[in-house]
Amino acid sequence: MDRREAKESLFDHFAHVARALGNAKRLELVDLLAQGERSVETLAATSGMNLTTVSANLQALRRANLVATRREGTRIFYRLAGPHVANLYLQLHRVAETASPGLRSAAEAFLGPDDTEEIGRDELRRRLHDGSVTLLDVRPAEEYASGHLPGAVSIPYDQLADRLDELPADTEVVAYCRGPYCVLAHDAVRVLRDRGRVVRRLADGVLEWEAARLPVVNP
Amino acid sequence: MDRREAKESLFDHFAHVARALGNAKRLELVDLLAQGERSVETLAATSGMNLTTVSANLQALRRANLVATRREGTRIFYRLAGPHVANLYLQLHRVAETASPGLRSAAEAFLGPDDTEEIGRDELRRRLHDGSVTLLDVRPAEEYASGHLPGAVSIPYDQLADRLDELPADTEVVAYCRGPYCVLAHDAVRVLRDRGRVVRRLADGVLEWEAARLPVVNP
DNA sequence: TGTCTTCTCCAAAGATCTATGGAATAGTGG
DNA sequence: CCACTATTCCATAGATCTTTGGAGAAGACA
Repeated sequence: MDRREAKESLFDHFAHVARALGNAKRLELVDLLAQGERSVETLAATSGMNLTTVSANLQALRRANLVATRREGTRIFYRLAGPHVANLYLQLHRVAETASPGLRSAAEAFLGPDDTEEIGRDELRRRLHDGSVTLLDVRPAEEYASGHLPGAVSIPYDQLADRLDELPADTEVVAYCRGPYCVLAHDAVRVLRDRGRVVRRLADGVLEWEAARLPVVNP
Repeated sequence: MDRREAKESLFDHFAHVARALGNAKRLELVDLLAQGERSVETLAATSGMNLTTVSANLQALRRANLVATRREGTRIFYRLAGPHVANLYLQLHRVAETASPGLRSAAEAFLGPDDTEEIGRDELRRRLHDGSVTLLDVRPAEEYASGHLPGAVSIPYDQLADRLDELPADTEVVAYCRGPYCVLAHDAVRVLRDRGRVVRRLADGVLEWEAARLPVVNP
């Protein structure tokens, strides 16, 4: 093997990793798995994809060693292979944010109008510290269980309307979910605002919070 | 457009960026561009690819906004669109290093036997500080010019054998090049060692050094 | 304007990827 | 061992990507 071929083969290893992330459905799976391990069926249900398609794409991720599996009886749980994979995924977001002009409008089409006020990490931490804010995690309960921000209470989005009374009426609420491209917090803010609450949306999800080296409960 | 479609279209934006990096030849181009801007012809010459192939792949990178161009007369210079692209590339390396079992052997096939002793950032900085080491940049002169480590002298690899006398014979030499997957420093260490010099190879290239927030000259 | 240089566009053949229905497999519990 | 569940494997048609030769375009310069 000459050097030219050897170089190509070396770069091919890097390319394979990138290519494994070069597909919208697989990225959607990575996005979900970044919140904790999931079975194939659960992934199909939450993502809305065909089961066989989910399985095929998980195989592709596994061939690239980006996910690992654990068997429990007849069910197989997938998870990200490590924190570096989540970091790569976040860095991909950052690049796309500056490189992809249509991203903003695609995000708006998915998340709804950009009418929910954001709050940043630092302000949130100050406000949490002096107790003037209630932090609300609107992801499904399992995701909360597998890691959440310190001080957050869990009310999954689909129960939010029924459990409003668990949120103190006189303090501001800050909602968060999987990250800046997750609908849940956007929707939650709209629901709460319509009920007259003072509410903002945290710009981060757990992943971004962790990447900023801030503490996470039960990771 | 329903939410499912909107979500797919959102994730497609991320996927397009990943896909642009999902090809060995394009990664090779990114690798070169990470060292400074280059014309299409130069890229073809240094990478050994067909000119048309280089152009086509540069177009692909440009469609994804990962590179930017500048025209100078009849020549067009390409460069990375920003530091976040280099960071993504580095993070891709990190993931591949743990996810790709064959990477190590592919690297060895390209770089030669793993017989050159490495030195880390921290030790190098100490040794530079007390002046007990000569730092040698063996990349082409233009790359040195567009950014190099503080205190480094430039002797491009292809001139090394003829310019040995520029290196003090009695101090240890530390050679570096584009990064851990670049041949130049590996080859340079072998050349110098064969001439009886005490020489090690810096594990980093300029990119990694910069990513660690260490100062770079003329960036 | 004509010619030279440098690069991009076009076309096409070959390779690879993608989604999905249906069959096969592995574990579980009667 | 049989039925059942969760997942993977297989086959395939359609889509997308890749490389490269040859033609075209844009600037430089006489």
